[in-house]
Amino acid sequence: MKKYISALKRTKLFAGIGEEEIASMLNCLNVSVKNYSKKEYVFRQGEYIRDLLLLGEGRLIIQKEDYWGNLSILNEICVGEMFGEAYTAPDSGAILNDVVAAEDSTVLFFDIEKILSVCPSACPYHTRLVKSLFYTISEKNRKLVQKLGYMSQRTTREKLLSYLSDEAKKQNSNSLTISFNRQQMADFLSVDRSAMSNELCKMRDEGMLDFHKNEFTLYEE
Amino acid sequence: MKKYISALKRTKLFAGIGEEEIASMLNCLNVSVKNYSKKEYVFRQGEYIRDLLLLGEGRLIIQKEDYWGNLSILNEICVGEMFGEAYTAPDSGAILNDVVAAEDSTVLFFDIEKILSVCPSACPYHTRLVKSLFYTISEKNRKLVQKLGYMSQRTTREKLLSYLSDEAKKQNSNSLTISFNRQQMADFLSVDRSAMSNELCKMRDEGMLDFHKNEFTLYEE
DNA sequence: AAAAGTCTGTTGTATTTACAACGGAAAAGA
DNA sequence: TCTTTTCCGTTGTAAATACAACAGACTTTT
Repeated sequence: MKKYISALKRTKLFAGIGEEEIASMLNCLNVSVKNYSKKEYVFRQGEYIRDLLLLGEGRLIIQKEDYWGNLSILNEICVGEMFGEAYTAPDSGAILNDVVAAEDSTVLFFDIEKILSVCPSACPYHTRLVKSLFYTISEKNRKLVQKLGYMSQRTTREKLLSYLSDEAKKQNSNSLTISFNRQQMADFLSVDRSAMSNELCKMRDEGMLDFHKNEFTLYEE
Repeated sequence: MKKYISALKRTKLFAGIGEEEIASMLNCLNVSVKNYSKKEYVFRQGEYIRDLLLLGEGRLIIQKEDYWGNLSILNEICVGEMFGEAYTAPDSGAILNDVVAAEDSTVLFFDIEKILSVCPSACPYHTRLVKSLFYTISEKNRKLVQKLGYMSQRTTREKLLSYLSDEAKKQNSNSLTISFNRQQMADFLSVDRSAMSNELCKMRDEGMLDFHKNEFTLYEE
C-alpha cells in the first residue's frame, strides 16, 4: 500500500495533502488493491461498480463493443487518474463499457460511502478530499459539456467555429493558441483531418480568421 | 424563503429530507435568493460563478453566442434543477454561456464551500446532502459520456447503432423501447430526422433490426 | 548535410447528409 | 364520424463529408 502513496500524492484527488496524512486517511477509507495482468479485464460491460477507482500503476483502456461486435476505444486511463466515479451512484445501473489493462496494472478501490461520509475520527483532510472529489468531477463535467457543444454542430465549419470561439473566450483575446496538432484537433472534433484542413483554409480565404501553425486569429464580421 | 422549501423537497439534491430539516439546513448553508424578470440575464458569458444554483421558480435558458454572434440554445433549466455546479471549482474559469430567464424566475444561491465543508453544528443530513450532490453530478456526467459516444460516430447509421445498442444493453434485451419520438431522437443524436428515418428503414430492409413505433428489436449478424 | 519522418494543405471522387416537400397513417379533438 | 393535427416514411437534389493519394514544408535523426 505504501508504495502507492507517492503516486496518490500526485493525483488531483489527493493534491496538496502530505504523505503522512494520506497514509492515515487510507486507514479510514477502506481501500483495497488489486493487480491485473496485461489484457486482463478490470470490468466487463454489464457489471456494477460501487467503488471509486484510482489507477496506481500501469495503463487501462476503456473500450466499447456494440451489439454487432464493433469495437471502439473511448478513453485511456493513466497512472493517478480516477475512473468509475460516474457509476458509484446507487441507481446508476450497469456499466456499458469494458475496462481492460493495456499493461500490468494496479487498481485502488475506494469505498465511495467512506469518502462521502463524515469520518468519525474526523480526519482534518477529509473535507479537503471531498472538495477535491467534487471539483475533479466538476471539471470532467465542464469539459464534456463543452465538447458536446462542438460536436452537436452539424458541419465541420460550425464545429471549428464553436471550438475556436470558445478557446478565444478562454484566452480572452481574438488570438488563441491550441495544443492539438491538426490530426488531434480533427479527432477531438470527430471530423476528417483533410476535410477540416480544407475548411480552415476556406475560412481563411473568406477573411474570417487566420492561422500559422497552432496559432489562430479570429476576425469579426 | 419558506415558500421554496416544498420546491426544494422535490429536488434531487434534497430528496428524502423532510421540510423541517431542510429549513434548519438552509440556516447553515448561507442561501441567498434573487429574482429575475423574463428576458433578464442571470449570467453572462465571461462572468464567474462560485455558487451552486437551484431554480426555485420559473424557467431558464442556457444559450451560447459564438464569436460571430450566432446564437444556439444548449439547455433548459426547470424548477428544482441544479445548475452552475460545474463552475464552482476554484480554477474553473469564466462561464462560456449566457443564462437567461425564459419566465420570471427565482434563483437560490448556495455557497458551495458551506455544502462541502463539515458543518460545525453537525447537521445530521449534511452527509446526505453531500452524497446527493455527488450522485447528481455523477449522473449528469454519465449521461454526457454516453451521448458523446453516440455523437462521435461519423455516420447517422453508426450513431443509431451505438445508441440503440446501449439502450438494448440497459434494458437487458434485444428489444427496447425508447421515450423519444423520431424528431426528438434525431435532435438528441444531432442528425437530420428524415435522413435518420431513411437510415432506419435501410437497416430494417437489411435485416439488422425491426421497429414498430418506439419499440425496436435488434438482430444479430 | 543528407535522409527519414512528420505535419499540413490540396485535389478528385464516391459516399453520405441536409433540406424541402409530399402523402399516408395514426392520433387527437370537435 | 369528420376534421385537424401530428408523426413518420419517402424521394430528389444540392451540399458537405470521408477517403485516398500526393507534394511541399518543416523536424528530427543519423
